[in-house]
Amino acid sequence: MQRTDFSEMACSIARTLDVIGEPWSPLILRDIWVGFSRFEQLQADLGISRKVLTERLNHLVDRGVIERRPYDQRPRYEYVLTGKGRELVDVLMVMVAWGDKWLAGTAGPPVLYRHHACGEISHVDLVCAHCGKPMHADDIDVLPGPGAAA
Amino acid sequence: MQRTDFSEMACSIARTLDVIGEPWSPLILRDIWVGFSRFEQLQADLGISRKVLTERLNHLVDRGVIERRPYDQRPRYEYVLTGKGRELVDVLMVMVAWGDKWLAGTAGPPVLYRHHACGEISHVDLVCAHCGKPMHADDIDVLPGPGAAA
DNA sequence: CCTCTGGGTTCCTTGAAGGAACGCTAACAT
DNA sequence: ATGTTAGCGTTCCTTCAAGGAACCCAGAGG
Repeated sequence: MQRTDFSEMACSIARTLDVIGEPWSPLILRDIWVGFSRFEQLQADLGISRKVLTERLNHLVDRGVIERRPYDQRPRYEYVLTGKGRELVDVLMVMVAWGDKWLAGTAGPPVLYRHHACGEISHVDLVCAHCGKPMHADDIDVLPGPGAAA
Repeated sequence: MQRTDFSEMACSIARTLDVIGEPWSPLILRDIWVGFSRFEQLQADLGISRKVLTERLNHLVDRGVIERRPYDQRPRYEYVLTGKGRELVDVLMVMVAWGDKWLAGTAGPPVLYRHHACGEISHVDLVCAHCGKPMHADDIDVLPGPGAAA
C-alpha cells in the first residue's frame, strides 16, 4: 500500500485507487479475468514476488472484487471475479483501448478483442449512460455532489 | 516508480500503468483536468509531498500526457493536458463511475457530471466502438494480436 | 535593498517491493 | 510407513521509493 491512504478521500477516483491502485493489482485482475485463477499460475505469469501476490490477493478479496474458493479436497484455492470485480474490468478495458492507441508502436496491439454481439475485432468507447452520445473529458461539467467534502 | 518496469510488457494495461500507475499520478491528472494547473495548487489540493509531485509531473510530461508551459515573465509554469492526456481521462471517468456505484456509501457521490449533449446528470458507459452495443468484461473474446509476445 | 511568491531541490526517516529460502498439507507412489 | 510431489503460502533480508520538513533561487514590487 502506498503510504497515503486514498480510501478516505471524497473522490471516487481515489477510492477506486484504494482498491486497485497498488502496483500489480490491475495486472492481477486482468489475469484472473482472462482465466489465470490459481496462485501458481498468477505468480508464474506475472513474475511477481510471492509475498506481494499474497498481499494483493488478500486485499482484493477484502474489497470484494475477487473471491477465494477451494477447488479440491486438498487445500487448493482459486480466485474468481465477483460481480463487483467484473464491473471493475471496465477500467482495464479502457486502459487497453488507450494503450493500444498510444503505446502499441509499430508492432500493433498485443491482444485483440472480439465483440460477441457483432463478431468484429473492436475496442470500447465511452458514451453517456443517459443519452448514449459520446462522453469524454471535455463533454461534461463537474458539479459538487451530495457526498462532497465538508 | 515501482521497482518492476511495466513498460516493456506486451500488455496495454501494463504499458498504461507505466504512465499513470504510480501513486498519485491519476489524482494529479484529475486535478489538472478539472483546472488545478499550477504546482502550488496541486500540492495544496492533494497534500502530496513536493518531491513526489515534482517527480510525477516530470514523468507525465515525459510521457506526453501533460505539457509544462510558462504563464508569466517570471519563472512561473502551468501544466495542461495534451490530446493524449485528455483521452487518458477516459480511464478516470470509468473509475469515477465504478467508485460512485460501489464505494460512495450512503452519502452519495462526491461529484456529479453533467453531460453537455443532453444536459443531464449522468456517468459513462462502455460500448463497442464498432457496433455501439454494450461491451463489458464478458462480452468479448481475447485473441492474440500482432504485437503479441514472442 | 528587503520581502514576497511560485516552483522547485535536498536530506533524513520510514516502510513497501524484490527475491530467495523455508514450511505446511494432502494425495500418491514405493 | 516412508518418500515424493504439487499447490499455496510465510519468513527474512536488502534495496529503493514515499513522506515530510527545511532550504534555495529568480524575478517583481515596495
